[in-house]
Amino acid sequence: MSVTIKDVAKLAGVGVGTVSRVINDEKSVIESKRIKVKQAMKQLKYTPNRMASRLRRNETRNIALLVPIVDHPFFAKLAYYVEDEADRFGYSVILVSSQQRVDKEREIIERIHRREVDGAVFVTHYEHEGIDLEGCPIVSIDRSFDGNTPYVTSNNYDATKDALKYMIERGCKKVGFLGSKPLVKSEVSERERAYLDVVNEYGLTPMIVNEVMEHGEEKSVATSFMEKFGDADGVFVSGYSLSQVFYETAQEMNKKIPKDLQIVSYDGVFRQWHNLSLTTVEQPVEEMARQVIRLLIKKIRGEETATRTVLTTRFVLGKTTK
Amino acid sequence: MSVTIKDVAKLAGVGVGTVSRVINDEKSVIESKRIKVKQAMKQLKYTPNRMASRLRRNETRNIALLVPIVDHPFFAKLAYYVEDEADRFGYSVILVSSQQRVDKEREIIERIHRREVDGAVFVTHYEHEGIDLEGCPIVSIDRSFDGNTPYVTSNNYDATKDALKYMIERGCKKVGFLGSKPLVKSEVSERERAYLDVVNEYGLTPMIVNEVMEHGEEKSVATSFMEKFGDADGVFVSGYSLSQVFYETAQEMNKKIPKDLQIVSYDGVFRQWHNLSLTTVEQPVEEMARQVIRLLIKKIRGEETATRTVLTTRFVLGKTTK
DNA sequence: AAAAAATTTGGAAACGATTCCAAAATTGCT
DNA sequence: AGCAATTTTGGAATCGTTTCCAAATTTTTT
Repeated sequence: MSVTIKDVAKLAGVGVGTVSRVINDEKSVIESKRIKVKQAMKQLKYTPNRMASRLRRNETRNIALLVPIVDHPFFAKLAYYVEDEADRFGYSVILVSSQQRVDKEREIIERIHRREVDGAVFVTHYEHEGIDLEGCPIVSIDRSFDGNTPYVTSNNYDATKDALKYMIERGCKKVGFLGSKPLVKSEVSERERAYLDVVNEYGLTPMIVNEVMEHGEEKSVATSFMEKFGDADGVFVSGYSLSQVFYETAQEMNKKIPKDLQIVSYDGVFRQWHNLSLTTVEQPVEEMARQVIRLLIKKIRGEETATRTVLTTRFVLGKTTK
Repeated sequence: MSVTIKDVAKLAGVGVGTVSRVINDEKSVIESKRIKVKQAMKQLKYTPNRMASRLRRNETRNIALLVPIVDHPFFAKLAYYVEDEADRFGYSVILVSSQQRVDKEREIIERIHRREVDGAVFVTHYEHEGIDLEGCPIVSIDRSFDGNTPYVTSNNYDATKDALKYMIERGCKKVGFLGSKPLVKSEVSERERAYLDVVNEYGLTPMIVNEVMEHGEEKSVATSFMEKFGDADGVFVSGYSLSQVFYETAQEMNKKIPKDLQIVSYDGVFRQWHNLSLTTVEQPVEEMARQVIRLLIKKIRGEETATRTVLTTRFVLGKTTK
């Protein structure tokens, strides 16, 4: 049917081994034959069949990227850089949006076992009881699955603390914390811990709304915060959607921002995409993506890696603080 | 090394053919043997090697999605639904951001030839001279590459016309058109054509800025429009980034929107990504994604398809029109 | 010039599935 | 029961590479 390495070998008058060596740029082929082979390849319009080579080599050069949903500024940016970095190492990215489907993680593991992909980046926040990650090259963001999986995170604790102190310096007396509790053990929880420590340090009253939140519940969560703590003069909001919605909610309630109410968000702004100028702790998304891919490739190659890699955020002033 | 179909066959006391038939859920296996095989598979923790099956079957069940950049509301949404729909048909999506690299299209074609993917969705806007698409299952959005490639588009012409008429009904006397000219023949050009027809029909003076624009030049383009046509009382803006930037620019020039200046954008709003309430012609991104995948799968299967599929937009009122 | 060492080469075996064909087993029919 | 028709089965051949090994060739050394 299609042109194979054998046809090329025959036309070039060499053995299949030699053709294979030419394809893979091995040096041990004498120039004259190399030329003949290349000519034959061109003449026959030969293209090597990747599936065959992958089967033989037992590597796919594909990795899976599992995100909750790619249609979201943070994950889209992450996906973008993940693809870019993977490409530099010769890997392709298979994109999977887990959506609500908890079993997607398991499915990806399955794909690794089936040799569909060489490894995976997990950015989901679901439960994963009894998944056997043994021998599966997997890396993650913001959390380790089993204390063994390498992951990349940002300096959640310190950045939150600094942000809160900044607000207090700017005159906030009643600072609240609004977030959505991660379903799993994750470094995101460090933000609340930092808040509690600051509250303690400064002798403030804690005002926290931080429950498990479904996608789409932002409005009611934001509203519930305002109902409980309408007298707050500063709020630290964790997360992109939530900070946007909270900002709108506060405005609707006729709060003057930042006069009556200052807002700082964690990862709440992508200036490229909207014209809301929030003061924010910005995650180094690009660097996180690149690091996570480098870790994964090391894992795939069987090399040792650090378990926890912390990257530093950037504090960006917007118009929601004084 | 790893567990193969032979090991399963041996343990179950059957032939490899039978095991294969069990794996692929063929009916012609007697129940007693089916059970034995399944048991053996479980006992050996057997997982079929996808690469082997793909080589033999000569299909990868992978498709490539080529977008200019995934970190963009339109493409991210598209990618999301493309993945979702492909998944329903048992295909995985390999994500490729072409960025500025014009040769990415050629690279994807190459991947099809190498049997890395079964087909591809092209959403790029680059030139592609001399690419041989013969026998390559490819589909696209907003344009046909060679008059033969199936593509999905929205009703650019009619929607633009309707939008402009709406603006005129709402009192606009001086309506302008702001866009970025596509580098290639694309249905996006229908928007300008519609504008010209409306201008003609109502006897207005055309006010157009519609040149080829690099990514990042939005601000200068928007400014140049305002410099030339500062007296416009209505502008139709084509494209996501441009409409946002134009809105900001107009505001900075102290235009009262929509009092002094009404704005309607084509594909200008993604409420999930930002909080700007533009009146907009909204593309049916989800439906476009699903249709494009169905077309592609038909192509892969060798079935006949329509060349041009037109989907209808939705006119969404925001706060930038009276 | 012969022997030893190093390089290059051809081609069989392997990767692990699917598929085809002929043989075996089962079923149906008279 | 005997025969034909049908269903089920085992296993060799196949997909198109890469890799290994021994053989052939070239280069170096003596």
